[in-house]
Amino acid sequence: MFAQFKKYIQDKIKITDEQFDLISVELVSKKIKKDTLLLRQGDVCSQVFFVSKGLLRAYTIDSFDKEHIIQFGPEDSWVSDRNSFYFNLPAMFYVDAIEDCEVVYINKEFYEKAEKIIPGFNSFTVMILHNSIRFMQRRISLLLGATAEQRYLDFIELYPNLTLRVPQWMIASYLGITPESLSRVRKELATKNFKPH
Amino acid sequence: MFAQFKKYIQDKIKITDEQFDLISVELVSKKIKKDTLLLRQGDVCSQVFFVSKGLLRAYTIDSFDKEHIIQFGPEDSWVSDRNSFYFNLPAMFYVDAIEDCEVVYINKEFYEKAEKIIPGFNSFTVMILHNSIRFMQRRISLLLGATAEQRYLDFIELYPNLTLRVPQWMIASYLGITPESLSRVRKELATKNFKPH
DNA sequence: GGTGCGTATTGATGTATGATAAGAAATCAA
DNA sequence: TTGATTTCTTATCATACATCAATACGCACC
Repeated sequence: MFAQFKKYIQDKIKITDEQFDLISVELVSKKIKKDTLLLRQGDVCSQVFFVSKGLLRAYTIDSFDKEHIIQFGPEDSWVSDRNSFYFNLPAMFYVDAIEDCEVVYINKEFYEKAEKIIPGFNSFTVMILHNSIRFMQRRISLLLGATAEQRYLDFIELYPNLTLRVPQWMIASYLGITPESLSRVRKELATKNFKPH
Repeated sequence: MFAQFKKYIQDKIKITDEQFDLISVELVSKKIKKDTLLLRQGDVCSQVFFVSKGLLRAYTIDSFDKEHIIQFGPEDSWVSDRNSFYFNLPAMFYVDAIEDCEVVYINKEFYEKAEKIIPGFNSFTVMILHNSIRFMQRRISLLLGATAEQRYLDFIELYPNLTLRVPQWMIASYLGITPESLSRVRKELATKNFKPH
């Protein structure tokens, strides 16, 4: 049930099977149908999602009712509004499923228990947070300084397999441009003889 | 020497004076002249900077040689390329001083020692990281979905006192627009009878 | 096989912001 | 105080991307 999660975590930190059994009591794994909403903007986000199968997305809706995708969450990734989760504040994001998923719901009790039982678990958390920071740093840099084309190329590099799994209008939303613009960027690249694969 | 830093940290976490003395051995406080470079893009960032006085900035330079300000660091704030610091990777950012500063240089040994000596210090680190994530989340949302004017208003709200301390071209750089555009935005707002203070 | 609905493309046109340039204002240095 | 340098404003023109609209494509569903 938590096989994928267990594998992921044991790959990064030393945890015995017994320790894992102890903390996994707090975990819930759910099968999520495509299009299911897991978190609503304004609600307090009371768990972190680990995607063991499928694809989640986190997005905002702005004052013009437009969606903006903050993050894609394919297999082995973490999705959450961490600010909301940690500080118990209203979430800025929606989270829903782009594909049928298997998602591990991780609550605060899990973290507390894990920190008690497993030496160095806190360091693991710190590492995960730094990973998240890395992605956000890069995103901000690109949004400030790169053209739509550069951002698209970066996206392909970062998520090579997602370009096939995700509809283009969502990629456009992630890049901060319209689907029409993305279509033009792709056409441009095609004439330059660029091949994504 | 570390009075400001000590005050800041004791305000957030229980640390005795004795404990602080023990860990402060690893700290260095420096007076930094305006315009001094503290971190260069491409170098590995080997410390986190705590600003006890003055104002730092972190910025990138893009492929067109343009600067983009990632973060302002006024008193009581943390400035670093955390990705570089944590993973020992080349830094994406430059960091320099906008004003004469007093800066506490915090290295990895400090963190290691503090984690050993002070129970819960790791939680403090996690809190600081979440703060950083909050700012970045907000930044990304705004860059994706808000107009230059909206972003400027948000900036004023977030850093009310910085609007006076920082030259406008830097604010423009932070917002991701040109100084000329910011000038226009301000003119627009003035006609709408908006007053920053 | 048709009918619909979401998705992608393409074209015409609009707009926010960028680029360039010049002058005014502020700041700094001698 | 004066001159030099930086910063801010204003104007004109350029451009990347948005908007709107039409069409084509794909795929599910009856």
